[in-house]
Amino acid sequence: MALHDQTRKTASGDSGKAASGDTSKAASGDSGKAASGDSSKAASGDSGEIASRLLAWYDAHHRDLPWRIAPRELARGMRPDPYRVWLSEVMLQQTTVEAVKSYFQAFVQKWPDINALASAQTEDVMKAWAGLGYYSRARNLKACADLVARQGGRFPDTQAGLRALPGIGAYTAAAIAAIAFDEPAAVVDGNVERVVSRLFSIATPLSEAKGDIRAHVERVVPGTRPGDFAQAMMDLGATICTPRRPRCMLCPLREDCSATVSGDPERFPVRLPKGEKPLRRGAAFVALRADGAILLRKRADKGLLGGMTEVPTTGWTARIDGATTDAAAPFPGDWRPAGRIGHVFTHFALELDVFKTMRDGAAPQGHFWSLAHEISGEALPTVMKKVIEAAIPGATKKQRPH
DNA sequence: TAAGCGTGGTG
DNA sequence: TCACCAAGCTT
Repeated sequence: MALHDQTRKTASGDSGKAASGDTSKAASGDSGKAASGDSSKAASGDSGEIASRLLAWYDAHHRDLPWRIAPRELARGMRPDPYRVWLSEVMLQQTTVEAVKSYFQAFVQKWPDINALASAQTEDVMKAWAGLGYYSRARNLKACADLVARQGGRFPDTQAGLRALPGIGAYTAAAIAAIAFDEPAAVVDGNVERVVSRLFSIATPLSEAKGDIRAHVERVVPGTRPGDFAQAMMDLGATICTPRRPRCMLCPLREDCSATVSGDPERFPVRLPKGEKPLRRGAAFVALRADGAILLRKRADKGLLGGMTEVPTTGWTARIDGATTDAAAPFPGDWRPAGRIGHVFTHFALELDVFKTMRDGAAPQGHFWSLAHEISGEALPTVMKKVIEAAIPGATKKQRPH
């Protein structure tokens, strides 16, 4: 029953005929009351006008994305597949569209629907997620799939129902409800926060302004095409109302925008300065077997890089000295320096001195040998690929099995 | 409430 | 180069 976009139509040539009809209807219908009630001095037009202008712009300029149904397909009655909407939204949390595309394609090819994903091994999901970051998302994704599949294989079709699922917060619940189920939900992500804070020149720091921003969005969201409206806001934020150097001349809302009139839209949103990022240090140990296998182990399920695979390392606050290094090595041996790698996480920077040695025989307790042709498929986070590459260049690229 | 949680692109 | 920050969630 759930259809999805297999046609990949481009935006060019999209007349937007059916869509523009919906647009005007939405403008006059849904938000008339709020708009006439309090006329914000910042907005020149009423809230219906904002939705109308934005949807018309979206009809002409929307991005064509693998998980998206184009406006003209929606007008023909095609509906998004909630599974694909959910999967894409979780992947897109704090993650760029470009980074998500290939992962999304790989996931839907491996696991085309919720039941397929529920039947998968968590370990395989972690492997497929490796490199995308924020790995608790992958764990929650699998937990969510299990739950939904157990409850009949259909996602809840309301914001409240969706919000109760693991890995689905306020934003994602609203986005799925609007896009997949046509609920006029207020979808507020980083793009929307930026667009709205500029529209109304909100000068309070973003952390305090979130309620205000949400209220503005609730006033503007149209009763029809709420999914397109949400995606239009995000497309506008991603392509026009960008964090730096916004393209205000191309913006369909420039006449509504207080920050544009003031001449310095980049001033918004106002963010509090961030604290310093501490530097942590440690050592990592790459044990190489004669046949090219590498010694690995699995990290704890929770916390940093939870559930992912790593090479043995010291703790990441340890001083680099002989004692701590030797004590943390997976076995005593002739560990030779093999370079140093740097990596920046969200809240600290890391420098790891890499050591390397040759080793044969059984893997120590809690460790395992990964064959040369299997390494690229392991659930290795990027920082660990850097470590292995430093010791054995090319080892994490696809190796020919022989 | 604020901190913890990845990675890659960008100006 | 490097600081900023992206379709946030959890605890």
